Amino acid sequence: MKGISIKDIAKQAGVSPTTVSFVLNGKAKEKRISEQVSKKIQKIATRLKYKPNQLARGLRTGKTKTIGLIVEDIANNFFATLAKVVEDEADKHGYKVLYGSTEDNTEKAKGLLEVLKYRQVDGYIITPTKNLDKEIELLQSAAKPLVLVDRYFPHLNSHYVVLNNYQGAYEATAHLAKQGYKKIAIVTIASDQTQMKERLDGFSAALRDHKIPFNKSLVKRLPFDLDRESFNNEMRKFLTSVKDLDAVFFATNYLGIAGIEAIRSLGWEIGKQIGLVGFDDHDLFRLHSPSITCVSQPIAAIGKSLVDILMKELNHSAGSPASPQKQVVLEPELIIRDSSRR
Amino acid sequence: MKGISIKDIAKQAGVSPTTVSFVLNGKAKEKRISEQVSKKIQKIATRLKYKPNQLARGLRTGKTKTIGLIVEDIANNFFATLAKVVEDEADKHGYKVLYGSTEDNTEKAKGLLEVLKYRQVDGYIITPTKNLDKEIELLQSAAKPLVLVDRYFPHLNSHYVVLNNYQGAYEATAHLAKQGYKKIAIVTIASDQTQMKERLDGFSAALRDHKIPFNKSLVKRLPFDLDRESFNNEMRKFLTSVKDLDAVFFATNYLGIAGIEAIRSLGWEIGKQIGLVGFDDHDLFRLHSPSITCVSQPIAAIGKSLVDILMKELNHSAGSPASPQKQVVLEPELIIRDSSRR
DNA sequence: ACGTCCGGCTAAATCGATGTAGCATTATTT
DNA sequence: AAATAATGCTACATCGATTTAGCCGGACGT
Repeated sequence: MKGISIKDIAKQAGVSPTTVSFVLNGKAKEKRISEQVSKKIQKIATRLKYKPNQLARGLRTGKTKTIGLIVEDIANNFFATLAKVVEDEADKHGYKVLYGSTEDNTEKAKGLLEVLKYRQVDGYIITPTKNLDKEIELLQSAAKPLVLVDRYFPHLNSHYVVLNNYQGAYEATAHLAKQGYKKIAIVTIASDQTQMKERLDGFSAALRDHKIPFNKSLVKRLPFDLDRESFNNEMRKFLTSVKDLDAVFFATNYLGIAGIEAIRSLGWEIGKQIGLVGFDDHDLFRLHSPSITCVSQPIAAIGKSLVDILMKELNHSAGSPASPQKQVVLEPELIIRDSSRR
Repeated sequence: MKGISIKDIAKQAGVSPTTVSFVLNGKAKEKRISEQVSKKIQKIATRLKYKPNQLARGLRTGKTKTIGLIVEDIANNFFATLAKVVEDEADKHGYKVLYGSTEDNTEKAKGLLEVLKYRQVDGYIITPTKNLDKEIELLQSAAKPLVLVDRYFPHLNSHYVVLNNYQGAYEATAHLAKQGYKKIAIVTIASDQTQMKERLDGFSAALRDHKIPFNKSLVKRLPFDLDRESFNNEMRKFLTSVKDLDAVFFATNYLGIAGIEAIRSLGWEIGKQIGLVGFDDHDLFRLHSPSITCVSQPIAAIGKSLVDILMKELNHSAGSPASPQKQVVLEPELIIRDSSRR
């Protein structure tokens, strides 16, 4: 059960391991190996179903054909779907994926990077947490291919693929305004990261453009790591504290879900007493009664773009003149449903 | 940026790499390395933040500290949540996880096993597809630690962790019967695998025990790989074809979701005109109006059990006398909600 | 006829960690 | 005092693939 090695092939073909290596790596021409020998080796390799030992190869070349995928929470629908796309796309290029969830916790994220580093992944797709910029820079200066996703660091010149969060939040809020809602709140995560900042900015810009007064009491920021119960309590406390509140924009999918729960436990009728828009599409939003309007992300496009960029980086990071960092911003789609229609 | 190697430590400590290796692997005593030297090496290792190169170690020892996780679909809530648990548990033992989705396609599964094999994962957690038994046996005879999950092969003596699917389906169906539903159908996946068979068996046993006639027209089996549209169409066709149908049991979470959609598109009132029970819990089931009764799986327990078994296997598969295969069957919980209450 | 070139291939070093076999040196036995 | 044992450490081969440097024999040039 030891697996076929290059030596076995060499022995059978009556040549040296070197020759076999050259042939199997497509360097036959370059290394002037005769057609005869070349074909013979190919044939034997296929017959024995030779698969190079990735560890040995990795040890020698420093390449493991593995990418590290760091998400916020693999159990979250958005990231799980993204992981699927990344898996599929990476597979097309012969790469496998090691994943890890940060729980939006910087220490956990650092730990993951540490582990992925000494596991020698070739490249990274990272959903960064707060203060992870130092580590990102370290990776960059070590010339490790890397793409950020979902959020980025404005002061850092890196590849990233994100949603136009500003636009998404703007459209969501503008839509609520156009529907005649007057007092619109936002529930978001207590985070200064770009995705949340932009969603907040989009929100307040839309209010401004629709001549709706904005003030801090309309903004609720909740910590990421609450359990369901606490989310529920906090939401209820907030929702009941805003006078004449008639609509809410939830800035992430899990906030939306918790929000729906909270609102219903208050006995408020969604879509009538209170308008509602969520973030990311979800079976629940589609099938809830009433159905929930949401800002939907093009997950497939995000995943493809991520892997594309990473592969390009991987395929010529060979001391080339630092290709320009790609900053991809994809457009959201506002899916209008009943929770926000008057 | 090359990373600290054992040689660097050796040089600094003025000893040989061998000694360093002994010390860092806790074999100082056994190999009679003096306290002095031992401590010195430890100190230097910590100072330099030495992390062993897993590739080199793996090449030498054959162990990669990586496990392969093969699921049906990482984007599915059940498997994504499972993946999270597995990630966390594996991490506690210093293992990382490589994942892959089969899409319930045997060829894809074989491909994944192939890749994981030559990536030399130390052990496998596998959601098997139809006809994957040959490959599983091959792995077993190669003494690769492996645990099946969600389903198993009855004729194969292997570790597995599954739900008591029979019980789950039985309780679900019995519950519907006790609520007074008379004509209960099941929608399941066209698969002969254990999980589906047992769900079907539990279903028909419950009907029998409640003196409800059972016949094939009450069973709809759909192929796994339909898209949403087709699921919807097929469901509608089926639901309208059964005369006097008053309740349906959906045997997987995605069937339940598609089923809810189909039923609503028919304009039927869930819980009134038609009773409904789903499989696996889901935000949608909890928050749907009416809320959806379901058979819930103890995902955390499943994941823990999987990793536990695998770790035990990994930690003394050293030529020991083939420990008995563990067959863990966990109990489901029927969460009764409004979709099935009369 | 002798040097040069080139086609065709291989020896050996290398990546980093492990582990067997064994070498000095000191301590103990008889 | 010679033989044996214990102590403390190291040389070297190994895992499998890659890659540099270079060997050997024949063709070619002058």
